[in-house]
Amino acid sequence: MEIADLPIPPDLAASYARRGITELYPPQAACVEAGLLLGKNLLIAIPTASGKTLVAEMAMHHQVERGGKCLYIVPLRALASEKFEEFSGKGLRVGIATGDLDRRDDYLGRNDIIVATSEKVDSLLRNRTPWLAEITLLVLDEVHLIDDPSRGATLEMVVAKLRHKNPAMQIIALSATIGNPGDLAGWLDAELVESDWRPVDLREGVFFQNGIQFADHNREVGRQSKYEDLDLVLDTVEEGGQCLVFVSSRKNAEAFAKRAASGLKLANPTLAGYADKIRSNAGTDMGRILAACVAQGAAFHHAGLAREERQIVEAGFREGEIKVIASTPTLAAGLNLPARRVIVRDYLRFNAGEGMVPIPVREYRQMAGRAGRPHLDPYGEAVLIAKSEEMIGELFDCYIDAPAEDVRSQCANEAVLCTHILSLIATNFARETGEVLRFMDGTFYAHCGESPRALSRAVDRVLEFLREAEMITEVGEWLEPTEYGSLVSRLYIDPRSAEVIVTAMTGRKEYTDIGLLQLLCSTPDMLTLYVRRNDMYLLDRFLADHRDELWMEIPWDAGEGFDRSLKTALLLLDWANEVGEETICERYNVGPGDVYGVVESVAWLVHASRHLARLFAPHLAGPIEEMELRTKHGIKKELLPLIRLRGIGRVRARRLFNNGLGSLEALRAAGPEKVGKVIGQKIAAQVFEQLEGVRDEIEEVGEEQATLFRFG
DNA sequence: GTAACAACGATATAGACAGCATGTC
DNA sequence: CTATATCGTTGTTAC
Repeated sequence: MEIADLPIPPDLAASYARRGITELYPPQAACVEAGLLLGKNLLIAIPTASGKTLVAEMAMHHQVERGGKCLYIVPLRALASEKFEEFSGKGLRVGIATGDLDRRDDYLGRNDIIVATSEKVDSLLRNRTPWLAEITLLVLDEVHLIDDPSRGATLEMVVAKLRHKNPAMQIIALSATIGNPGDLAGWLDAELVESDWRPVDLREGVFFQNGIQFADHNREVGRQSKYEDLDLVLDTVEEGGQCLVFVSSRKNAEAFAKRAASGLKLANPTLAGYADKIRSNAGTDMGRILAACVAQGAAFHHAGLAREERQIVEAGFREGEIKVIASTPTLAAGLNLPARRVIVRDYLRFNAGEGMVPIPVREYRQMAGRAGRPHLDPYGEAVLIAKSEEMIGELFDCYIDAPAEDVRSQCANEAVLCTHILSLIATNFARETGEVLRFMDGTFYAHCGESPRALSRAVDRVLEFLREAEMITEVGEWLEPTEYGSLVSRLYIDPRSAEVIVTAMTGRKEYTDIGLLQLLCSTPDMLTLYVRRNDMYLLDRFLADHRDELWMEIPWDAGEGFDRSLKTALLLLDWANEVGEETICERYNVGPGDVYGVVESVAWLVHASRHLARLFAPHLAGPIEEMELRTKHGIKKELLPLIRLRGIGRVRARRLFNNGLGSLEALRAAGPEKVGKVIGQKIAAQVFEQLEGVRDEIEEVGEEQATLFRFG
């Protein structure tokens, strides 16, 4: 099928032509035949890299040409910015809405295409964003994630809410290969387009001893080291390709990268450049190891990396300079980063409570699908490693030839249902129990006919919890949100978290930093760190001296959960006391990426608890607000006045303070020149410009107060 | 007596969304 | 309870 013959805007066709795309891939053509450009709903279950994005893009341009508006939902922030870049500059107004970066919400509605994470859309719905009612095309990327135990229900509820609002809206769902695409398609009233066609040939095989067995042929792999996995990498690199190696833990990723580095022993100025950049930014051990590996053409990739380190590794691999990345599943689901050979080395992964469990087939597919770069590699290879002869057949059966798992709704899970039911009531999607249940009829859960009684029992229990917590009230048969309930819904925190926080705040405890932090770290919304045996000493020592500073009673059977919350809280306390990043990473055995992760996570919860404090414990609002700024910036109390200035972060604020310039008055008294000596003339000038403004503000406030006083 | 190394046992284990209002060195 | 790689300790050998 020729692109020129399609009813899409000429500008778009021209931009494809410039990129050398003149004809559709077979699965793309199948989408058009199934009614893509006729407004039909589609579920497109085709492999990664076979052109799903292009399909969605054509439909979006087609809709906008007819005056429509499109919402493109993705599961990850990184994916949101990737898609945003991709859709921008093709004639349409594109907006992006994620937690980090968003255009003003009302302004967002002026775009033709809005890219957002599912949680952000949920939050926009809760805040009654008007333009959501104007959506005529909804694109769901990676829709199979509806199966995710913790986040899947959000996507499901968002889809149900949007369909409820805009019944005529077209839906295009993009999915990996799944076991029951028919069920999903049925739910969405969509035509199913299924295919396993790929632009690059994919060969899947199992390595054993000295060769890879594929379905129809074998391939020798020269043995040159005592490590099988390393030989597999060297084999591809010698041939001019790159490798992605998926392993089960961060340690494994780092260890493999080290091994690969000493096996490759590459060296060139570009690699040295990457290495220098990493080394100059990172003070941590991990960063130094990464730099050393990158210098020799290998790298590792996991969530402990700082953002910049990730970017360098990804860019270096895309440029073809870095030959191998050893990665945890970070790279499997996220970015588009293909390589000629993908090695799935660890197909068992540690799972809390279960020990080592085999990864799902779908995840294997996702990793294997990264093999083969379109237009660059002659073919792609996905390789599993067998430890014994018997394993060869087993791996073929369990992964290569195995059908993908079914996706199942996660809606009946009480823990996640809690937050969604509250939001239904808070936003008037449902005003009585019957309406809640009727709304749930529109979910994937109900469509699959999974036990309706289990769902209604779960709903009852959730409603009871919400009533008891006084987040909703029941007047006759009517359900209404209380001020508390609607606040919790808008703050976008789990009602169970809110209960934990409010209960502790109203317990008349004296404010302590660690009390607040540990409390927040024990809520289900908080991302907490693993506790190793080594950490226990640190925790015990803290408890010995500061036990009474905690707000929470230490449960007599304090288990892993408590330890994790305390460890995370201690890290955050260090952070807010300006302990250096390197010290923190060493002390808690984490990477810089983890530090930013927990800081971001807690900053959000501190913000939420400040709002809760205003409602339930006003005397705590002040100290919590201070803590909000301190966690956000990583500063001690004494820098609070300075941090409010634009252009002043934790480093400059500390410099000023140490030079005796700890307050706005001190800055004013010192004058621009003296301040300039500490933080540079240019920034100093900026600061003084603001100081004028601040003075005006203070005077204004003063007048207002004076006025009030007069009337009082 | 000491260095190098094998054998063994203890140890530890992936990822990541949201609020809000603007800007680090 | 499940698996695997790493790392520290102890035990062994070679000079």
